[in-house]
Amino acid sequence: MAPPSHTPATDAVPGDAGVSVGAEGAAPAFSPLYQQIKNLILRSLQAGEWKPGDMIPSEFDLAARFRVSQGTVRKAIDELATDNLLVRRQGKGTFVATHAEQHTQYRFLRLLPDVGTLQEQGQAERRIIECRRLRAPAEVARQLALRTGDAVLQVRRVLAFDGVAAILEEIWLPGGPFKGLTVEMLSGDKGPMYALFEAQFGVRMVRATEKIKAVSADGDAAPLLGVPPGSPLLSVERLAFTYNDEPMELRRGLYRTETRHYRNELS
Amino acid sequence: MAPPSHTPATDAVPGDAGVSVGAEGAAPAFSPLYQQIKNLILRSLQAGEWKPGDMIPSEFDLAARFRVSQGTVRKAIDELATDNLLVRRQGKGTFVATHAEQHTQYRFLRLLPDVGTLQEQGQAERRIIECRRLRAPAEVARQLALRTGDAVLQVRRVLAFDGVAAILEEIWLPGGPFKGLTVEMLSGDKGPMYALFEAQFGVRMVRATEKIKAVSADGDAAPLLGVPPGSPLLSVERLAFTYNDEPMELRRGLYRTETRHYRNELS
DNA sequence: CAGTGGTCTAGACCACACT
DNA sequence: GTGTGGTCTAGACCACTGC
Repeated sequence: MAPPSHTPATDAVPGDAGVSVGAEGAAPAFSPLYQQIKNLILRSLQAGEWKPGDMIPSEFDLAARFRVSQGTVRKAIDELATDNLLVRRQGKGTFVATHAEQHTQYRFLRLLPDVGTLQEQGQAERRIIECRRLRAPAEVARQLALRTGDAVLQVRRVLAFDGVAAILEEIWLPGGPFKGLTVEMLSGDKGPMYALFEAQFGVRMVRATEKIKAVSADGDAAPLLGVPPGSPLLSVERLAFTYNDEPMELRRGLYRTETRHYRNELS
Repeated sequence: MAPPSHTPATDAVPGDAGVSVGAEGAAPAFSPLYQQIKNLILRSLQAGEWKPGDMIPSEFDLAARFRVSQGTVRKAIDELATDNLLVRRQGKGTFVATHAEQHTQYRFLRLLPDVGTLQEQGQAERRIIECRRLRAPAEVARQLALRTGDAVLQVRRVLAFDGVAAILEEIWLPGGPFKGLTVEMLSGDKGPMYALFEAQFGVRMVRATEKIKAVSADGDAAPLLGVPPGSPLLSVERLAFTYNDEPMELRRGLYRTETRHYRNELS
């Protein structure tokens, strides 16, 4: 077959138009073929060629389309699967990951009960406290890669388990991608918030970073969480990203941890 | 070459003695060849055939030894490398991971300064408060998979950055594997504690789980950390495991988070 | 049965490090 | 140059799913 110094064919241009292997003058910028394929697939995902839940073409089809071997496509898909962007199902196909059927109810929530086997402590009850459109404060704008004063949405809500408030959250979303989000959509919805984002706004959260601190409940939070002012709370500031590391959500949570804990796996 | 329904040769027995593919009567228990190879390599690591920092045999050598193809060995090593048990270095070889040269000073510590680029806030100063041998309390025994009353070591210490106390830790170690650990070894040592464990006791920590809560500083912790009683602190309970998911260390830490935060990456 | 992902092989060549 | 890991290929066969 073709020698390794090779250019994957894009769909439109079967000849050779894609990124090349070690071509540019200055930087050698060698990038393995499977990486280039991974990027091509990623671009199709971003462009919406395959929507969440869809089956993507088989490895052989993609190999033919990109004019590489099946093994190379396989390695590209392998990485996308470990990044949780694709899901392989033996005998069926490879699918675009989705929050909808991904019944790990809360994608990024790491709060678990100290005792009791499952998160099956009943569904969390959600109470929206506030949902408004405003201009981004400087710090929020910085983290969401906006300019200070750009339109943002702010949602505040309380999550309760078994009738006991456990989490107070303040969520900031960029106004552009989430134009049209209303309090009705949030309160009427029964699934995870990220499933709503995906279905209604085409925004899929891919990864997130969190900064965790211990703080004291202030006069605002204490009554909402039903704890005395000064009680220790876990402050969790989460920045969630969509494809291409674009920040898309800033979430500031206060967690009660008397009977729950934040679980983390290190390796 | 040989057909896929195949048995990897162990070193000692070139014929066929290892785990077989789908042999046992009841459970089909199909396990891919590369998984079996992975387990064989893992066994060699546990047995100490290759010590931390050593180079292991080349992929071709291992392929010959196990009578499989180089690609199969490669896939086994790939997984061990992503588990941080092995480290590949192109052009040089594959090495057993070690804490010694692994200059990420603190293997599992996720506490970072809020401002300031690096963890280069100067070396942490360590002050041992206590180091004693005692009988395991029930809860400690349970987590370390010992029996209540078994011998354990308890170490309490304070970590300070730039002269300011930041972390109060209580460390529990099983008495057996850590027989001979003295306060002199801990205080005289300048490297990470896990490097000491590895060098002196042959105990390598492979992964860990953490349970995080927000708590109030009590009368014991407050003066040691230099904060008023009742101040919010991050409580981090870490259980660290060696090969084979054997628990080997229980660490209960209290972190000050006024100017630092616990960082986590979610995906 | 056909179609999909999953495993395994054998051999080629590239990139990197040491000597 | 030699030896190592890294990439890529082509083809075989296995395991699972659903028609």
